[in-house]
Amino acid sequence: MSSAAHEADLDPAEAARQARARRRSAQLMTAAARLMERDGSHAVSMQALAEEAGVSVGLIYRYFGGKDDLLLAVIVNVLDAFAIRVPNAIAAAGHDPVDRLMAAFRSYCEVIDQHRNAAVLTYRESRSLSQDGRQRIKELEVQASEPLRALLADGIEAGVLAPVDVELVAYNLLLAAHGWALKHWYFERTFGFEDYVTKQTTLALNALIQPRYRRRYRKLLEFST
Amino acid sequence: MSSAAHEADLDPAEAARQARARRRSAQLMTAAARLMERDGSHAVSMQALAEEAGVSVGLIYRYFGGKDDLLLAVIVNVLDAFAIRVPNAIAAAGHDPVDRLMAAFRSYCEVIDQHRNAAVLTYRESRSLSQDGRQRIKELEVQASEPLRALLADGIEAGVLAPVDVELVAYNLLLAAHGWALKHWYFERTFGFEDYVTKQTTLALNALIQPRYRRRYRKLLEFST
Amino acid sequence: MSSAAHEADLDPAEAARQARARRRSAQLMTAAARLMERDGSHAVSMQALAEEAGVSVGLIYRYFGGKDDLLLAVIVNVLDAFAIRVPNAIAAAGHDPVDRLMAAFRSYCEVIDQHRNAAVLTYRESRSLSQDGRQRIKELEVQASEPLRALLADGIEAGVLAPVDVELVAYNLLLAAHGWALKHWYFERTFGFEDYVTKQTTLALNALIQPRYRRRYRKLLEFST
Amino acid sequence: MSSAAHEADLDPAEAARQARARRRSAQLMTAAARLMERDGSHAVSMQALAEEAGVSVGLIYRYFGGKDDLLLAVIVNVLDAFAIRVPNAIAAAGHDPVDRLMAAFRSYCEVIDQHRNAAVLTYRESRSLSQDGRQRIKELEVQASEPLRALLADGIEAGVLAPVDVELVAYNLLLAAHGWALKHWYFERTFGFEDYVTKQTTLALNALIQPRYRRRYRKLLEFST
DNA sequence: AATGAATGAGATTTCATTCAT
DNA sequence: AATGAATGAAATCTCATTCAT
Repeated sequence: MSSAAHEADLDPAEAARQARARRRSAQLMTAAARLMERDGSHAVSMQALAEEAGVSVGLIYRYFGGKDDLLLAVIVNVLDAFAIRVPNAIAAAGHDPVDRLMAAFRSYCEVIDQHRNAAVLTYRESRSLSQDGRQRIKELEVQASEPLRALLADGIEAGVLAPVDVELVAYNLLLAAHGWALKHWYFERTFGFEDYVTKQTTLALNALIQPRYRRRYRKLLEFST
Repeated sequence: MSSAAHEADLDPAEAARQARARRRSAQLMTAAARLMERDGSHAVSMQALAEEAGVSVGLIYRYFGGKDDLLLAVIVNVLDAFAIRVPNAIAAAGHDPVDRLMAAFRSYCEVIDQHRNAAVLTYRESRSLSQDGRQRIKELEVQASEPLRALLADGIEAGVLAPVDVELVAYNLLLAAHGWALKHWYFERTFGFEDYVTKQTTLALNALIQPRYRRRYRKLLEFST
Repeated sequence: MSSAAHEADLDPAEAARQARARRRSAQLMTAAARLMERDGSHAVSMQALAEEAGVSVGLIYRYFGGKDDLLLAVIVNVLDAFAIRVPNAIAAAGHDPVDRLMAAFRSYCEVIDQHRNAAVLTYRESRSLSQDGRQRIKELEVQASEPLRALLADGIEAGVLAPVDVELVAYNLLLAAHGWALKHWYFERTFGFEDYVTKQTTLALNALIQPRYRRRYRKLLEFST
Repeated sequence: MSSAAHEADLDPAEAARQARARRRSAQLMTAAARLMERDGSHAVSMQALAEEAGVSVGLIYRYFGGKDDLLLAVIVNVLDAFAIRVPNAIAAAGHDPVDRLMAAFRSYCEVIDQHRNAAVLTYRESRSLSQDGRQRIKELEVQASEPLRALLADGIEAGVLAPVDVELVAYNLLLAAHGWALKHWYFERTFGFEDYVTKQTTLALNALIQPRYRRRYRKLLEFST
């Protein structure tokens, strides 16, 4: 009956419950992303969602406030992945500004590839969200793209990159990363993920790297055939 | 009932009727594009649409088969504009491959700017369409992007452009053009349409033009500040 | 095309529409009152309501904002009837304070008898209403009972009635009037509406009339057997 | 399995268990009465009920068959209180018919005051009960009001009370008693429980007592100011 | 005895579509 | 050509009840 005993009792049980809750939550979000990407969030009924996830309709409402909330959670989940994965990738890339930029872009593409279903929802279903939800998404998007802007600014200041509009180029890179998800059905036939990232990187670097640095990064600027 | 009789009918009042019908149709499509862009096609009721257009619900069904049909018409309308305007712009641009490519890209952007509401629907609402509608859109999209691919191939063959993946670059340019509509609310504050087109063009040309041609197009390759 | 012509056009069509709308509204309220009284408002589905009224579910929502709104309308309808009928009855009753009081009470009972289904809803379903709706009901109830309080005060001032608590007695009289609806199923067997009103009136007057006026109103004070 | 064996089990721990069960039961009924009175029985979920009572949903089903059963139990509980308390109060009141009637009425009011939340449920939620439940309630109500009818008949036979309709007057008195709960929120401001009972009693006696007995009960017939 | 996650039937509400006027 | 009242299928969401722990 000591407080220590209580804590010992409480932790494992409570921990198990929370673990199960997280698993359920992920299970529901995955099912939602898959169906909503395929048919559009409005065309997916809660009934269909429940069936896909293998649970009852009512259970979804224990984990999410409703359909909109579930959609929001799916989208936020992707944006969270950016916030975690991209900085790590940059840190692991060393000190060369071009290497860091490449690592960042690749990381964006990887996250999108891993959340392909959910990634397109960001573009397509934003209008279905509540005002608050939309605001939250916007903030997370800005935050997620911050590393790109910082790296571009660094490269320009170092004289390696041309003095481009940082906002615009960051946006272009994000569009390119999302492009993998948006037209995945199309590119998949032509070339795989690696090809896509490499080719987009080559294009971007050709546009960005200052002429006097072209020799140093010669390898990265060659268009493969 | 002969075709002659029909033509005979056509002249006096039939022409006026058709003109009125065209006006109604455009009026409805404009209203639909505006509302659907703002709230998403699913959130817009036929009631609201009728109100926005200043007509009764019933009347919409005299001009369009239904809601899906109206959405499809709005989207097709944009794609038709590409098919008409882009080739004209290219033809007017002279013979230089870079000029022609720039003219084509600018033309894409202009069409999107003029149909800003409808343009985003292409991306966002494609999942709401019927199988047939989706197929038709896809074909029109391929057709609409054909000029870009042709011009890129020409430029590469002429040795002016680097041997890039034509499919990918064409896709990137289209994404950049659509980007104006997608993030219009954001870029509008930073810079206007002309800035957007110029900057995107400069970036693209820096990525595409072969080093040995950089001097000739020096002006086009400078990043404005 | 004159404004007069317009008015001529507008009035008959618009008047007809409004008349039809009023009829529909009444039809729906009657059906709602009947079913809600029988089973309780929560036990009545919109489906059942529509069937009872002989219309489709959707139509109810053209006339009422929803189930709560319909319930509120039914209740307000009764209270409006009090506001109209009771003052008329009093005015028609002459100058004698006792006659006026009797007429008022009878009028309350009549309204309740005519809206028997709806009348009980006032008591039973008030908790189902929105905060606003409840407030509105309360105000209308106070307003509806105002004549009773005024007549009691007059009678006391004139010395005809004993110096009772006006609030309490007014409340008792209203309870007695509602009592006809509440236990209608029971009293109907024992005695009819006329008996009920007469007996309640006799009881009330025996409690209220000052001893020195008992002779004048002797007839009214006798308990029938 | 004999009744003796049962009784043998009952003594040591069984008694404690039953006591605990009764406490739980009362705890649940009190919570139910409070919530159901406030929001209407339909607006109260079993979840909310469990929370209010500080137990889990599942536990409620160990003590009551379900929601309806719980509601029925709450109502029956009040009616049982009448059956116990009213006869006791009458017995303690002595032999004077007027004293006995007054004691009975006061007792009704006291029970209602003590079960104020539950008392209104009798009126408001009867329609939510099953056919059987409703029947049971009706019988208990008739039984609960029996003492009133008996006392009135006695008083009339003794010549103290006017020859009123016993059924009707008994009903009026019950209505007056319930009135305390129904409009408690209103009267509470004006006057307290004692005032309410006294004033209602005075009114009733003025209506009931035969003129030739008015002197004897003079005190009870004076309207306080 | 007690818990609370899970179920699924059923309720309210919306809205594309029709059709009499 | 134009209206808008009416329909009813389908969607979202709630909540009484069960049952494994």
